[in-house]
Amino acid sequence: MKKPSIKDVAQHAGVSTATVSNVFSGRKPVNDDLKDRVRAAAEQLGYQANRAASQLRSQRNHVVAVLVPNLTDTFFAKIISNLENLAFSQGYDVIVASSHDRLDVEESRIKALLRWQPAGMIAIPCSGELPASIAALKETSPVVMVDRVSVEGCPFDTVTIDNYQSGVDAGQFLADQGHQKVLIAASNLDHPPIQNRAQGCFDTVQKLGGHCEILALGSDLDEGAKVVGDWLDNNEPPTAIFGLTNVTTLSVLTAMADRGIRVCDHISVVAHDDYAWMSARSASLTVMQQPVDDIAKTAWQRLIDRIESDGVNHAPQSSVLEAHLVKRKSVKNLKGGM
Amino acid sequence: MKKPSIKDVAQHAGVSTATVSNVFSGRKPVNDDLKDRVRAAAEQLGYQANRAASQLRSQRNHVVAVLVPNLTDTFFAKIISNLENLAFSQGYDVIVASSHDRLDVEESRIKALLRWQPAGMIAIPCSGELPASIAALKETSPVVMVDRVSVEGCPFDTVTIDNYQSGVDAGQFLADQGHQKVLIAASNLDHPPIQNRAQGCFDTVQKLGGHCEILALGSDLDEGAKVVGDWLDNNEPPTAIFGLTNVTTLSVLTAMADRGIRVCDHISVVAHDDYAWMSARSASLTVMQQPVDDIAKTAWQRLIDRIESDGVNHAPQSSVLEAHLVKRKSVKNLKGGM
DNA sequence: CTGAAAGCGCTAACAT
DNA sequence: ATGTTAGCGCTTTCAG
Repeated sequence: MKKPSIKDVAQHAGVSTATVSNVFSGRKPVNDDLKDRVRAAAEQLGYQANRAASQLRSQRNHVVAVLVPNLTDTFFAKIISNLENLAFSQGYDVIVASSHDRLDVEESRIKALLRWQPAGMIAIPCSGELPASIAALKETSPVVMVDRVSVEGCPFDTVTIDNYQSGVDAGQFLADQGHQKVLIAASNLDHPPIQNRAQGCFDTVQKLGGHCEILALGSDLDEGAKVVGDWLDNNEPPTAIFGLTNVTTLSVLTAMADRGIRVCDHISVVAHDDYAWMSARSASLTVMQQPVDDIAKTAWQRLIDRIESDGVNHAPQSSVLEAHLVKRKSVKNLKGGM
Repeated sequence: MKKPSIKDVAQHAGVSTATVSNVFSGRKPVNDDLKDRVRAAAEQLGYQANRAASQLRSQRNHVVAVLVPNLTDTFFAKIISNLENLAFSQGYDVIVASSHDRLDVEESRIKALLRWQPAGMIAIPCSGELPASIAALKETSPVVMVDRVSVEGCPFDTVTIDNYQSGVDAGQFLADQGHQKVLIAASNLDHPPIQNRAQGCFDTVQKLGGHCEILALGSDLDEGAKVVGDWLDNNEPPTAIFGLTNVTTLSVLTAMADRGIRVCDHISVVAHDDYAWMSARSASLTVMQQPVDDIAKTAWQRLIDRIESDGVNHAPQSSVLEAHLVKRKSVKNLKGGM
């Protein structure tokens, strides 16, 4: 059974196709009785407007492409989830692709996204480098780059958090609690946010007279756990560990659990980003919490502004939001009390 | 700057548009020299075929719609991630929508998905009920229903796990370890998988002479934690708790942590579904692990079979996969040894 | 193997 | 306010 077209609906309702179109698009006024007839006919036939045809004709496409490194990381999932809501409430559709953290996949996913002729794109690249297919959009199509971006020199709008400051805050807090030996568990120092978080914490702890070491764990949980574990087996234990991502934190906790090292009691832990599981522990984790909802909202707003200001092409803006410290129970106070 | 069309490429290469089309679609052979000319022209102009136009004309759409209750639940995210890979490797695109676990949103998201004229749909509904807009697809479009489905009477292919059996296995294991008083932390008993898991465990524990109680926590983590907490405050503690979902397990662990109740030591815990965080604890969680990759693979295969066997409409098939027990360290052996 | 021309379902411009 | 008609960019006949 073929799908009903606008013609079928028009015929059924005894009106022209243009009228049907106007009823659904709302671009021109239609009398109420006709509207009702059209709606009834559409309902009865199970009519769904064909996007392809409407897009082709109108040269407008209320679709925004979203690229993320990974769907299974709740941080990105939350951003997408927010974007989806925002988009939907404003009559846009969102199409999503994930690069699975691989540069080659990234390129091909971007190309696939672009074939939909989206009105714009929100991209979290998998490395700090601007993917070539996105760079090519400069004069063509609005783009907002989010999270894993080097803000300086990016030809597009950017939305990031102040990752250096976030590292500073974590380092400051640890130092305040008397921690002088801090291990930073980084994933991949090629990612600008990671690099900056690490640097911020490192600089701060050093400046305050402590000692800081940065360990790169990669992006695999088990391998990361092994790296941390080996390090722990071969070094003086730190008093605190700063986990820079969800996965690195999991690696750290795994390595600690394997060795019977207790969080807070033996080694304090600060995590970056706040996941539900971090609170559901006897020593709930102190974290640097990113304003996920704001990141999504800001990115969306930037993009929509560009799309709707159609043509007027002012200089790229960078929005920098702040992470903030949420104190829980995974950091021991080494000074005086406790 | 307008995007180049197939005409521009044709002109540039000195061939007809049909030839350009054939070069890219590969549906008809083209001489090598022409092919090269066309490719070069396309490259130079930055030509990207317009899907809308091609879909409209060919009436073929290599797009599959995917509906999930929630993007931020890693279980669903993993399924999507798998589907995306499978789709991509077979020349399909996937478009995703989330119902945010709300029936009204679900309906409107389904309608939005259908406007893409997808070749088929994979849906995880938010309740056990078949959404009306999906039911209407019966004669029109292939559909595979996954996870939260009552298999009996579903007019479409289904892919589920044997949730009752999963409950039985968990109950059996707990009973084997000497647990006679088990609390089942369910989310929402309207979801068929939850109902079945709970029932399987309940029946088994009872049959083996133990006592079992089912507590519905809803889908909110904090509210769930409150419900469990209240229950714990007002009842004889169970020897074990079976958490039926990621969120219920988090609620349980939160309530326990708040009360200084230690996993395994004081109360044993079995979780359903396996998330990375479940292992990164001093008492890593024993879980009923779902074969996520297989679920996705099976659903995809069913759908593609339907899409490509175009028309031949055999009876709905239901694929039932098995969850399996992964023993870790959250269950205490109450019998003899330990 | 290649080109010319028709037409997919819709909307924009124009006519009524 | 509604109808008529052309054409968006592509693929598909159908000729050559």
